[in-house]
Amino acid sequence: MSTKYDPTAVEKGRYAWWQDHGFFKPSGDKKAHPYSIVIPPPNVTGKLHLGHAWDTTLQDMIIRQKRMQGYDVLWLPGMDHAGIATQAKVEARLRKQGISRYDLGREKFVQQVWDWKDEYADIIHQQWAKMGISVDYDRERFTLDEGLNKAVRKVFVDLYNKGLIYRGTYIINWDPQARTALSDIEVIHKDDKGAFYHVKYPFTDGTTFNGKDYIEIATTRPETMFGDEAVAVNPHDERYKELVGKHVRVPLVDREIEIIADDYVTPDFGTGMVKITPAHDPNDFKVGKRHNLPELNTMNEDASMNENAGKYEGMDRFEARKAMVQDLQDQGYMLKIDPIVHSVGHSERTGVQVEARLSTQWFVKMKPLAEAALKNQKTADRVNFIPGRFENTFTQWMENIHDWVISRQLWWGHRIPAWYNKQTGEMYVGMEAPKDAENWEQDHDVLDTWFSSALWPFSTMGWPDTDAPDYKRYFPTSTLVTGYDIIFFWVSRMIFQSLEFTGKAPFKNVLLHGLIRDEQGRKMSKSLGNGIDPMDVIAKYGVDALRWFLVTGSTPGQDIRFSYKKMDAAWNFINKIWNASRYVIMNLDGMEHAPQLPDKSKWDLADRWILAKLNATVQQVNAQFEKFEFGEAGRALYNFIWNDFCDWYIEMSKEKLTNGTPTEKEDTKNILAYVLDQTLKLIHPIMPFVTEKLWLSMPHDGESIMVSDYPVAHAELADANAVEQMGDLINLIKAVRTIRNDAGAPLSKPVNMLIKVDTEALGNIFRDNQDYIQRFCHPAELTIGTEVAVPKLAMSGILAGATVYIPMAELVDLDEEKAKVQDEIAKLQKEVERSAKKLGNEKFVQNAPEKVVTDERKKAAEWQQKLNAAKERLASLENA
RNA sequence: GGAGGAUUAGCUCAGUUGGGAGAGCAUCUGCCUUACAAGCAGAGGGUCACAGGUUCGAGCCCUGUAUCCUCCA
Repeated sequence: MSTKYDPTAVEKGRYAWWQDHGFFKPSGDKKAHPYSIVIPPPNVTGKLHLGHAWDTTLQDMIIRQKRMQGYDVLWLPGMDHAGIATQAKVEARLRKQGISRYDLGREKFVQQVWDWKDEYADIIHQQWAKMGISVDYDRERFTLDEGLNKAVRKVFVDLYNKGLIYRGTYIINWDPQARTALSDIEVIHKDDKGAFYHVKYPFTDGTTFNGKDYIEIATTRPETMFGDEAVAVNPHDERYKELVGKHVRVPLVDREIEIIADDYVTPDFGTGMVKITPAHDPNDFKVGKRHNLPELNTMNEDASMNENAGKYEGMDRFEARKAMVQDLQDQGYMLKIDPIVHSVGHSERTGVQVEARLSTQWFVKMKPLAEAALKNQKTADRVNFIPGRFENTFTQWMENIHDWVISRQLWWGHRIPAWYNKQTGEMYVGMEAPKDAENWEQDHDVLDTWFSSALWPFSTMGWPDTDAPDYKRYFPTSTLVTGYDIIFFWVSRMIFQSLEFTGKAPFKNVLLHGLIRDEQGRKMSKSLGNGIDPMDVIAKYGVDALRWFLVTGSTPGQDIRFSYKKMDAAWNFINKIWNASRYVIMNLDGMEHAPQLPDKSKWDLADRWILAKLNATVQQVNAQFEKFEFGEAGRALYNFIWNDFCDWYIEMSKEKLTNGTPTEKEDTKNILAYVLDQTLKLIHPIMPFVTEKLWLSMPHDGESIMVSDYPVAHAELADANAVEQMGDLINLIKAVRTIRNDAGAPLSKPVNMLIKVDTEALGNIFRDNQDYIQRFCHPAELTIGTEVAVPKLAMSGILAGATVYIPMAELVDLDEEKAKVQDEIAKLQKEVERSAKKLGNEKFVQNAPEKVVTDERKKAAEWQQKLNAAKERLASLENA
């Protein structure tokens, strides 16, 4: 074995080996409980990033542990066609060649997208393999699969028939680059610099107001003036009451419009008068409906001005704004321009400014579905959000839900199952085209990607065939793991669709994690160029180190900062495990079978202690995994492996392996191997590769650690006495080390050691463990007793129930030693007082739990005893 | 405007039913001790953002304030 952990060598070939052995497949054991997870399908738009690595690592950990615990585990992989995102990528690639999708036509373009999908699915598969995720590839799904398409059509048709899907003409968010509708949550609001343009709208009937023959309208979007159909004021606004019903002329447009009264207007915002442009603003649209205003669209699909915009026709919206502002100024209509910063919607995908556009689209009527989802949270079938606070996010969104625009004017996606009669225009919605297909034309639009993703937990299991074996066995799924950023997009929608169509919540738990940020805490993004490719990290540190970092780097729901320093620390830990294992394995010559614990009667203090510590760790790790507190589980493992096993037990084992009897040697080897075996199994879900390699390198039963039994706690291993006594021994050794360090006396320098104990019981513990004291402290002479002749010139360490002296006449600076003891007395004095005060408080003794009080009494006694010893020590120094 | 998160050692972060403040990295000192020098041993370092409150007892619970971040409108 190499002296350093080499991830490349460790990982080589292992994934394929696991796969070939079929370990990723469900056991199918009917006696076992099923445990299932569906992967959040990554988009086929590109490679996986660190966020995916995090997401899949969490799932893999859960899955690997459950598999080892004997559950019949299914982890179902798959990918998402990601309609608008993938189409945008392919269009961008074509654009470089000077080709537009319209040049190719729908069929050829879609073929290009499929090619793209194949290319990136390959890359994603390779990345999954690198990450070591134990998914069942035989069940892999794609959101555009035939089976999933059937589910999509079924859901669409059923919702339509129930009146929960409708088609209508409304204002929607429009992406003028992708030329498609967007749902509300696909619009990102960002603060942008803009301006309030104050424009004169002259009266046409000779009215004057405040001595002026015009009113002042402030707008941020002068280019929409061609669609102005009214000016509105608040009906309760006393200032403008007399103006209602008057007419003004829209400058540059020469259309006469009426001043109307509507509650929508906020009197104290701006001038308290707003222009109403029903076809270009959602609020204005509603006002327009109330007042029967025309809806005049003045833009094309690409946000250039259309034929209703007069001489500005053909100009881009922003060009038109510029030109119109200039003309308004030239013609004296512009009163002033106030620069402002305001919130402007941008397309989540293309980044361009979104237009409010009047168009005919398909919608899901959300209210009833949302209500059912909210209601379900009050039943036993509720979804358990982890951390719980995210349920509020879900609830609030569901309570304020708007109807969901599901049609997209794209070519890549599930085509809407609606047909229009070429002659009559009649509409038909159904699973299949009408029989006389030649007379019908299918809707050109496709569905929002999330419409199909929302069905993922059951559509992948064979639904709508409710007799499908996987659906019956593994649905509802156990846990969903995803980022908190897609609670709206995905989690919520899965919940309401699943409730509507299967009658059950799609998963019992949803574990939400945060985002990965860079070292400075910034989001990783292409534009900043601060993204980190997980494959680079894996190449350098190994995937186990990356997984360790991801697991222990943050708490549930919190973001995490990536840094190479943290990766160094992760690597170091694995290197520690590697070397500890190397030590154990090197000493196991001749051992052929999986380690067996020797008879309890043969355990010495160190053995009892390490087994008790191991047992506590097993208990802790199991409990924390159950609560999805993987960071805490990791810390428990880290402390046990490094601070207990490596720092103490391995070092102590050297004593018996060199100086012990043959039986002692054999027993020690078995305990070392047992502890290592259990530890590797415990940590396997987090670091699958290195644990597999090490486990196979030691005596073992079974083919692979990943299908071995996960450790369970054994009550008979707990041993409070051993923990306490070993604590005494450790404190003694540490005190001596401190003295030796302070005195500049390395282990190679022989010194005498005297231990004055308060009780013979403690003295016997030290006597029983003299070999260890010898090994760790190297005393030339060791004296232990309740009465020891305290040397005059010595350094001392005060322990609970004992004081250790090291006589070093030539090294002791009497004044320094006195000062040290005085410091200690001061410290102890404070503790004694604190404790006494607490115990002197009747209310504390009455109200605090009994254990807290007895513990405090114990501590008080210990502090007092230490204080006495320190005072005694000082007195003897004064007399020296 | 509404909701949520963060604020703990120089830095990055833990701290799970309230019961004497922790880790990693960094710093200082000493060690190549035969698993590991990317290691070992030892040490220093914090008014737990601030102000109130509840409690015998608050990093933790309640109220308010400040700063930063995210989401929604």
